[in-house]
Amino acid sequence: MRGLGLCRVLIDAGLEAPLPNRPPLAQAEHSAAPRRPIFRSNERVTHVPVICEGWACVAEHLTNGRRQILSFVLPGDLISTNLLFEPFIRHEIEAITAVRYRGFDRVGLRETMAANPDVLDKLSKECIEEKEGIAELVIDLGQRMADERVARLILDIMERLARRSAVRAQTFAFPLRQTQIADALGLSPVYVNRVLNDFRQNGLVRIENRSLTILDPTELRRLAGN
Amino acid sequence: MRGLGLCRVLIDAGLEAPLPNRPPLAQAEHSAAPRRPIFRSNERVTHVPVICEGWACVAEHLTNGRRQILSFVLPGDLISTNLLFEPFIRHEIEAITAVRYRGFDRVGLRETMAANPDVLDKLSKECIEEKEGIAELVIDLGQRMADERVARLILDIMERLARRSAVRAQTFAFPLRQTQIADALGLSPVYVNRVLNDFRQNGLVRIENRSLTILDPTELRRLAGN
DNA sequence: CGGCGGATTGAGTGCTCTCAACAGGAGTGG
DNA sequence: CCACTCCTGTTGAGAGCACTCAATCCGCCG
Repeated sequence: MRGLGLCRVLIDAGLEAPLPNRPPLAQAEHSAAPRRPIFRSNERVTHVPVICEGWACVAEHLTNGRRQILSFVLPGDLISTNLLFEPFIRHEIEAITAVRYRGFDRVGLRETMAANPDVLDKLSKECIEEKEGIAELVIDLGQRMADERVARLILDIMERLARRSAVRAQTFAFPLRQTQIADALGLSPVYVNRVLNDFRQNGLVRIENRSLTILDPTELRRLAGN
Repeated sequence: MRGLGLCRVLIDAGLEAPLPNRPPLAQAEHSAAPRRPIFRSNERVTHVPVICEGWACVAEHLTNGRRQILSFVLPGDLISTNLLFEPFIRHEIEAITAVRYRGFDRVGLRETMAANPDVLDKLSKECIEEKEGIAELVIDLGQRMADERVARLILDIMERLARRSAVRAQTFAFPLRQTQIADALGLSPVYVNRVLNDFRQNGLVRIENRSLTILDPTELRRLAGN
């Protein structure tokens, strides 16, 4: 996952290898079990975690027992770009699959950003992209039907995985539970099931063994509104 | 509006007055008529606009004719903190009331940020708060009923205006059309009307003459889930 | 006075929800 | 190796929140 995101930025800046005069930027690798929280709301952290392997999500739990998943975090992603600029986690981070991650020292990163406008630029861009992702979700939840939301989620995941060269023959890893899809899209698990069922019966996708194949990309994209 | 947001940051940094060796940071004042777009999607801008007076909103128009309002911009707010880091507008900016605004030179701001870590800090925090606002909206749209959403919008606006000392005796300016509330909350205008009607009949709020009075803050906050 | 944007109200519909029951697979302990 | 549990997915039935369509009303403005 070194070709993506933070790692790529640091490599480009020639700052990845620890220099003699500074502590190493990257922490040792940590890991978390599936379905377990990695960080809790309001937890303080000194390092900026980057996913090496596995999927996670950012989620908020409400007092009424409901929860909203704000985003899915894929290998190579910063867990939250906020952490580049502030030392605490706003929303709970939860592992979806088994996750391996590595923390980068925030103070070191800040110095790097200050000394290297290019790095600041790329990282603030990353932060903005994260914001755009959430804004897209607002549009989905506010203005689109259930089947459109599901189609868009599938295509979004595919595109992100494709950038990682993790899509082959329209097939890619898809470890999400229907409940997680529901919590991300503001739907009930039961209805997500029905939508996916329709997709399968109409030959749009095949889901097997935690991986998803897109059988009819044209129709799926049409549903998603391009 | 100088006590808030970008202006406050610049004043604190002692950078507000134009220095002899640099062009003035702030542009002359511009204005826009109510209901008119101020900036269009993808428009390039060299300056970072800040609202001096009036309300605006950030909105996205869909191909199916629907639209989603992503946030309301109040006096003293940056129109979009993205513009501190990139030179184009992602979503349409639309005036709600008559708006006066002023642009700050982005290049100058960037130099200020580079030279002054404090300023970078405050502005990136502003960017994060904007992101959090959108995330809150995701939670509203994904997990809350119509009446809760409306209650939360009202309280959110009140709180933001209170920070500007623009609330007196639980009363504040409220120029939003019901259609705009609907587009912000993912509801239909008709249903927003019904919710507001319930609020009025239950003695929660009074709306008159483009201003809103909260009559029963306790109940409204209970509805909003604190 | 006519026109327009916005608010209001009624009627009927439907997308999505909740409740509930059941099936299958994976892991666990006896 | 089996019984048990837990989690997830599946399916049916019924209910309800919010929508669309439509008509009317009101204030404002040219």
